[in-house]
Amino acid sequence: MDESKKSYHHGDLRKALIQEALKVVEKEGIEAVTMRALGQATGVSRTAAYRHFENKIDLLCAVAEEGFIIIGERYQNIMDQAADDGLASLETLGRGYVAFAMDYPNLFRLMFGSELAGHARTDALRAVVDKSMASFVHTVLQCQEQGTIQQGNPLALTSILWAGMHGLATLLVDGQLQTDEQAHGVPILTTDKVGTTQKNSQKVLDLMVGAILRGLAPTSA
Amino acid sequence: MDESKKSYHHGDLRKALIQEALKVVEKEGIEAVTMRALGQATGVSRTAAYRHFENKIDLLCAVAEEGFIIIGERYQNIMDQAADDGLASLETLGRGYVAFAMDYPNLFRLMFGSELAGHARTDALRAVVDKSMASFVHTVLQCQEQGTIQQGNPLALTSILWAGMHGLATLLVDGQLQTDEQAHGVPILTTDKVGTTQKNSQKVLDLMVGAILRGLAPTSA
DNA sequence: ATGAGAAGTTGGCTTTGTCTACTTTGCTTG
DNA sequence: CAAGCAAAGTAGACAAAGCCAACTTCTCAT
Repeated sequence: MDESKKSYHHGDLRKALIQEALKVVEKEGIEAVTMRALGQATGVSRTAAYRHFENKIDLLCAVAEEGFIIIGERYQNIMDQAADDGLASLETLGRGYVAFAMDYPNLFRLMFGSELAGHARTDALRAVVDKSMASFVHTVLQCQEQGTIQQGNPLALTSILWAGMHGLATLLVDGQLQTDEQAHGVPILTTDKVGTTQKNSQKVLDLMVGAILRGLAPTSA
Repeated sequence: MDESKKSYHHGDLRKALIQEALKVVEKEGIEAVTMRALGQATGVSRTAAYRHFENKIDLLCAVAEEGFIIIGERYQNIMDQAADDGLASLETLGRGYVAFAMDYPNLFRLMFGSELAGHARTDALRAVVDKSMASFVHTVLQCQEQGTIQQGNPLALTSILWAGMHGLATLLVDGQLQTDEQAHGVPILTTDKVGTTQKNSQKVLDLMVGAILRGLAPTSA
């Protein structure tokens, strides 16, 4: 089982292809992923990938899957700590969602963008998606028990929370939330650049988390 | 200026191409748009489009622009009515955003998806985006004056509102909010299919609008 | 009327996904 | 241990699609 065996058969081409694709997605964008280049980068021929994936979509599904696994691990870590305060966990989960998007913008795009939407997803992909969502649902339930979130269908409430975070993440990743200096003289939000920028997006994130959690709080009256 | 002049020169190819592309986007998806087919459908040759658009991205930008014009018109209609109650307007705007996404799912994807993200947007596109956003900002300001929304940077608050609606719209359009019968026995939300489905997504929309507006309400204490 | 430039055409190049038929290799089974 | 079979990999080819270049046809302003 030598690592450097350059024989006819690659050790684990499937995994190698996914890793390479993952790298390309983040560094050069989803569009830059080509079956041929993937083959070349992993030292095999252009069509070798077809022995492991039905087609390109199938391969991209596997890459997206990897993304959900990463998210899932992050969520697991969050759940492992501070298991007593549900609301705090929920806030951390929400922030973690946006943080993931900022850490892996292109991967995030792949996971939720229109490249895969419409196409039939792999069962494996569906599974990891459900698994990562489970943390949210579980924590919402916990909050309901602790009376920090209103009663009602926990899945619906989770959807609200998810949608809010997802919207913010999406707009941030796509650079659609920008400085509106030209419009009102008030810099508000921007993904690109640095410094104050970072602070601004952080501020909007704070606002968002606060608003959503306040919006889902028990109706006091 | 006869309509049926099949001469060498097309009347207004640029507009015809955009309209055709718009049709294809909605009926067959963004991927189905090809320069060649567009030419054929409008009765010109494969490369005629390049006399009016630098490249495919440029053309798609023009299509997206059309989408923002439609949204802008809808917003204008909303603003024209019920101009006195800011909060009601805001709610209607939010619902209108999601409604638009459901009415033109593929166009919505084009407008906000990753096809155009990253690529330089046309100035014209940027302009209509800003214009459509202005309705939101204006209404948020109105609400702040009427004391129905908390004080603070109106652009930031608008971002929150927008992000919430955008997240919901995105997830709905991509069919990512589904019945989770398998997970918890409680059907929650689904885009596909009919009937109860529609009701469910309506219910989540209600929840979302309520939660966001409550979350942005003035801090009573 | 005329010539410049806009609008449109054909041919061709390149990239990329993917099919088909072939080869190589490792593992299993008699 | 030989035989062979299936898995893994390869080369060739084809079609779709973006887009460049060189050419043609019109329209319109001077």
